[in-house]
Amino acid sequence: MAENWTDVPTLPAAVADWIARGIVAERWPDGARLRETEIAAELGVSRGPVREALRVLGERGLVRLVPRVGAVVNGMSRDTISEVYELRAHIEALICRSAVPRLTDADKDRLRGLLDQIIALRNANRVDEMLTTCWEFRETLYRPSSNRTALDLVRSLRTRLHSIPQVLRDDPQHIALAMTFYVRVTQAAVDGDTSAVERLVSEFMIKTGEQAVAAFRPGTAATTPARPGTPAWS
Amino acid sequence: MAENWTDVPTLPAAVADWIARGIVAERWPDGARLRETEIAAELGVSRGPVREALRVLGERGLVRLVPRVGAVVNGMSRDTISEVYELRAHIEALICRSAVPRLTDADKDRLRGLLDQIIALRNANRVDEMLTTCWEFRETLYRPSSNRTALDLVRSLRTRLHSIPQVLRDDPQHIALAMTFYVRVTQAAVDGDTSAVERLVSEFMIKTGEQAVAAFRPGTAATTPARPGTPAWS
DNA sequence: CATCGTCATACTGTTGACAATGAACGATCT
DNA sequence: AGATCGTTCATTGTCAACAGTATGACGATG
Repeated sequence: MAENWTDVPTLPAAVADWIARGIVAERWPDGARLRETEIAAELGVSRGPVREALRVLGERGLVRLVPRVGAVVNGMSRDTISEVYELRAHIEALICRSAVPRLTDADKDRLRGLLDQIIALRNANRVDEMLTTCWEFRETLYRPSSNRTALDLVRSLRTRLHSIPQVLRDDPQHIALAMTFYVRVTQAAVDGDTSAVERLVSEFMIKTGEQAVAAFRPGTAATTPARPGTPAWS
Repeated sequence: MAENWTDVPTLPAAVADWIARGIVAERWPDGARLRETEIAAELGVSRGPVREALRVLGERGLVRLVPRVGAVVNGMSRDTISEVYELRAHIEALICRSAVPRLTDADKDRLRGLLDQIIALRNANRVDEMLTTCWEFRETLYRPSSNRTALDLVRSLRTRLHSIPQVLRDDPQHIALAMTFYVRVTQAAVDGDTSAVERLVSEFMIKTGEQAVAAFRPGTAATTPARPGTPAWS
């Protein structure tokens, strides 16, 4: 090893993350072969961790593993983006169905606080911190759900396209949509209005998907290097 | 290598399959540690493929990967079963929404033919072949869907609990439910009644989940060795 | 008798090397 | 000239070995 991977929990996970970032940043074009040797050399690790990372990414759908050939990039397309957001609309609404009735008063206070933070950070134009807070909000809202399987699934789906959010990051139209969403969903959650939360979440996901598809250029995706700490939308 | 893994495409996939079967067959209890060395020795392979297999199973949710400790079995519980079926109810209904309108006349003929086969095999008490045909029916119904991501997801979820279907295999109550479902869904699909198909699929999944939960004994799951060719319900 | 520290052991994390297979290229034949 | 075949190289598949860490037992100590 020769880089700064010392503080990361496990090496294969770090490698998987690195490759995933590269894919969503369009470092490799769609259909490109990911050669284990190259990646291993570039990261200063051996091929073992790289292979394991590729298996994980294959299972997650970011690459396609062809026997005796290796991993080829499963590029993002408008269809894929649309599909993933459609899925998330349904699954996250499902999560809310069991989560909202279980929200404690403390949870609700926390949601209100996070909303205030989001608004403040938005007004201060501190986008990155706002994104982090948004995700925290979402996690807080979903956490009480009884369906842990669904929660894991959403997290997995989210990693699958956290480049798209980068595109949306500076889209004022999306920010407006998001702000409205967070305000309304907080109100609905605090009121314990489960079906309203479901509807809001679903609609937000659908519309976000549409915006993402519209903003997507199949070859001019994220020019941002996507630094390790940079959070993502949605 | 010393066994009969010569016919399988790739070694890690075969190992993953072997371990998955072991887990669903309760070869290892919930929370048990899967030692790479043991498995490697038992299968006559090295630790490399075993590690890769465990990463895949970790991503799929069958095991939990603890850094510096290894893989521990993520046992099936009533909650998990219920969760997975609830998810499938929603996702498979979503698939139908885009699949049914795209069914060609050839597809519909094929569905009718498969239904006839299912009924015939059921009357002949050839359960295993019937299960295969049922899954073929489902695949045919879903295939036209535009949402490939969702299709992959369902396949992944399905592998996650293909022990449970074994429990349902000889449950006359479930067979009755299934027969009714396949008859009705065929009719609805042929008629192009999308919402009816959605509703039927969703209900079938929910009820199947309930039956699976009821039939589940957390420690006396599948006594069947689950041979490679054996298909599964749902 | 319970609890804590120490040590041996077993297991995982990672690496480099070897074997086998697929892809690319050039030579040869029609 | 075009197509086919054989050769060479690159890349994946697999393995055995080494290094580092958690685990469990054993004994010392309060």
